Amino acid sequence: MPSVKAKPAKTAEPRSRDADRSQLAILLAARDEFAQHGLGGARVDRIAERADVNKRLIYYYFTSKDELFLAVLEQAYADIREAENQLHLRDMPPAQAIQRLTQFTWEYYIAHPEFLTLLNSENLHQGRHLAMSGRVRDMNSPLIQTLAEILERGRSEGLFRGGIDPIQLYVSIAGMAYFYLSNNHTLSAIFGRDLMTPKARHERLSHMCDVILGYVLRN
Amino acid sequence: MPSVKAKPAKTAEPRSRDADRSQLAILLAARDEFAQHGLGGARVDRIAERADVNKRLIYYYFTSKDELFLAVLEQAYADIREAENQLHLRDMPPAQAIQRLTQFTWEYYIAHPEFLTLLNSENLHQGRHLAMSGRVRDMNSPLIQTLAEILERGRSEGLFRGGIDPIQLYVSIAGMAYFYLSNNHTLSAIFGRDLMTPKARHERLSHMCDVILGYVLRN
Amino acid sequence: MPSVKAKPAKTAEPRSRDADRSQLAILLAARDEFAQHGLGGARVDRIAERADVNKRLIYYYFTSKDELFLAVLEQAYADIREAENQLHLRDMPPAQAIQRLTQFTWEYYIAHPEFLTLLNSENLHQGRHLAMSGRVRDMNSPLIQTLAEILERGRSEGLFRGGIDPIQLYVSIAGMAYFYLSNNHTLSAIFGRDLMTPKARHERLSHMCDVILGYVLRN
Amino acid sequence: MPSVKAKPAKTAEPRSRDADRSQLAILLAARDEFAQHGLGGARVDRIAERADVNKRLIYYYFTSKDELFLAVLEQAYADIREAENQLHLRDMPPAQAIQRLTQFTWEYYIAHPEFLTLLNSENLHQGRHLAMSGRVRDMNSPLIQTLAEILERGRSEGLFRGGIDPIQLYVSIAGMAYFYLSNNHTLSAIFGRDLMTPKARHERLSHMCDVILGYVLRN
DNA sequence: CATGAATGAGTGTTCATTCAT
DNA sequence: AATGAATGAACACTCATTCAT
Repeated sequence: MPSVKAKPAKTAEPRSRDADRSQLAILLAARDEFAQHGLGGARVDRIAERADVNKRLIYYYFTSKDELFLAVLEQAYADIREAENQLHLRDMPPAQAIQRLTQFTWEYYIAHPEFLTLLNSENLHQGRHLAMSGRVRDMNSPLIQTLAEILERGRSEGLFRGGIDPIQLYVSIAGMAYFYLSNNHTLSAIFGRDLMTPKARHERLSHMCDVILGYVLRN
Repeated sequence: MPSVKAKPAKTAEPRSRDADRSQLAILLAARDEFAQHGLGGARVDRIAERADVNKRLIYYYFTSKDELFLAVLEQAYADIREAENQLHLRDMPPAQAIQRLTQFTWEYYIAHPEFLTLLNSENLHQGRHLAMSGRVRDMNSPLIQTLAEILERGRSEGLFRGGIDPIQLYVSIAGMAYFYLSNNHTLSAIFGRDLMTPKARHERLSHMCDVILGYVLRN
Repeated sequence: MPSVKAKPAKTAEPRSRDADRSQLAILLAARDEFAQHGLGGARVDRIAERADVNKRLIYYYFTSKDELFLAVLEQAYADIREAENQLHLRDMPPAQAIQRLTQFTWEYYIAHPEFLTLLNSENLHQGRHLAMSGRVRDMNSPLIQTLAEILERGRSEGLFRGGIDPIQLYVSIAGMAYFYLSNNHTLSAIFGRDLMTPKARHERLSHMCDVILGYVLRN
Repeated sequence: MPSVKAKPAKTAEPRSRDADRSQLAILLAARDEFAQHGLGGARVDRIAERADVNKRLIYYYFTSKDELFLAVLEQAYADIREAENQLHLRDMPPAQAIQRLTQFTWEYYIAHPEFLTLLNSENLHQGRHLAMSGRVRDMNSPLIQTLAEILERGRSEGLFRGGIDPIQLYVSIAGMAYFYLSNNHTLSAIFGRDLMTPKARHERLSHMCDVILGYVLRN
């Protein structure tokens, strides 16, 4: 069975002469650093340390901190899209599909907290990195198309109410999850209650499903 | 021998009005700067410029950048609480109160975009400023109490479903507004559609009310 | 007897709380550093060291390396103009005035080798600093005007030939001195002869006077 | 089976013509880069780009930036010497030879502005590259010898004044041209007059000839 | 109450150069 | 003969903060 990698599988590779590996290490380290400190608070030095590469190499491959941030952002979008594609919502009954999407969104955000802070950073900077991205169009989530189809199916089956904008619905699902998780610290402080206990998390998901289905379902 | 200082030597004043004026100017300037650039990206120099005061004065009154940030944060919470108190939701029929709250949240966030970014910054820093605040407890929104009463009233009148957690509901309302507005730039880029036109804003509020009332109302 | 300085003559001044002194120290240190290494080769760190001030202070007063260079350049021009003004060429007989100017130019360049390298740097950068200077116009050497008058006087007295452009003449005098001194190293290497011995210097000045007077004088 | 390589497989060639080509490309690119930015401001990366070769190749052939600069410098001297040799001043009447030399110097500097900046750079660095050159001696311009002969011929014919040092004369001719051209930017700024118009250039050459011949010729 | 002067520790970025093939 | 990957030392410039009055 042949290796998938294009690179010849040399025995005993020199530890650090691997362009792909270096690039990936930088990307992952940068993702974590940007997620933890935001774009402004992230330190290129720290990224180099995390990735265990020479700082200069970051510039060799990514030109600047901003371009590195963009690369991280694009990767983050590529990742969530990939995960969405694995859901196969089209193969489910409409109500189940909506519930599955809600659950997925919730769980993906929990598993990938960096996604939330990366988006926050990009929005703080008014989306100027994404605006310069050649790959933004590819990010146009096909999920919206899928969601539209599910809503239409639900409606024609008499289950769902009509006139639901899939984008509005998607933003609502995401928003309910996002706000709770992204603002967890301030909310916990103000309400004086830990929002991240397993129980609290379970209740949140449950609530979200109730709200979304309560809205979508006829009656 | 009279004082050389230009400032009028008022006889009995609670220790200079200039002090208050400078302090307020700094606070407002800081709010804008932090909102625009985040905590990490904000520059003390720029705040001094915006407030038209000597940079040293900022330290004189607020000790450090972090304490200034906290002061801004506390002010932001005080402001929204003040606004919430003006709503008099208790005086309305339950369904109307819920709708009014939804609308208020939406409109307040639009009128005070700085509130969103300030919260984002604080959460990026894991709520550590709020944690040091002596006034957090005061921020425990009485709105939750009010909301609980409204929900109970609606339930006892047979209008609302039972078992609704007011905190969950509040977070959902806020989240649907917050996410749309705070992530406006990335969402607009990805969906290729301007989410901030008057029409789009109107539709969003309408959708939010539908979702929330669809959930709250029995049937 | 009152102090000329505007600043009150405090006894026991704190060693380093003197804005003027710091600024001047920076300017002098920068002049030497730029002269020695050129604009590109000059190091801000080294300037700070030479001036014995904190590096940050350089930016505090001069904003950037380029603006500092401009300040140095402007000072250099101000200095030579000041020296030219002391010559009182107008009070001399024409031939003597020309000779005096030649000698002055020669000696000023020798005493101020930094002037030559500063000009070389500025010209390497195509005069872009001077182009941004608000004070360029003030640098329009009144010497040219004086020279024109001297030439006219000499001509009307029947001593000088007519039709001499004072700018051309000035550039020739300066050029003969400048090239010899500025390119001293390459010339010495190529001709295999030290051009900077007292004797060689004396001969050069003598030659220059011969050439210039040989040209200017009728016959 | 023929070689795939585009390069013709010459049988007996002194080890590849590509090598020479790359070396020359580097040399020319370096000359332009050094001329434009000076030694300190020149970038090895940019030279590689200009020459369209891998940066590493520059080190392969020239060892270091400084040695490359020296190579460029030596080439520049070789070039001007070659051009001087084409003048055949010896075959002309003395006065014409002097005039021809003046004109040649002027025109060569205009056609080769890089020569001026290269020399400036080398002198800024106190001639330390040339000092290390094994070929400096070859640069000892035979022109000086020629010039001496011309001056002697002119003197013995009763045309020229005696006692003229050919080196002094050469430096004066070169200096009058060099200063005008090399310092063109600062001079233009200060005199507020474009020194590089065709008319201005013509006048300069004319003036130079007047000065030099006015000096050299008896009377 | 207010401020101009000053600073140590960093900040993203650059540069000539070397490594390994 | 040629090259993509990698690096240490710098570099211009910045920042929150303190000094001294």
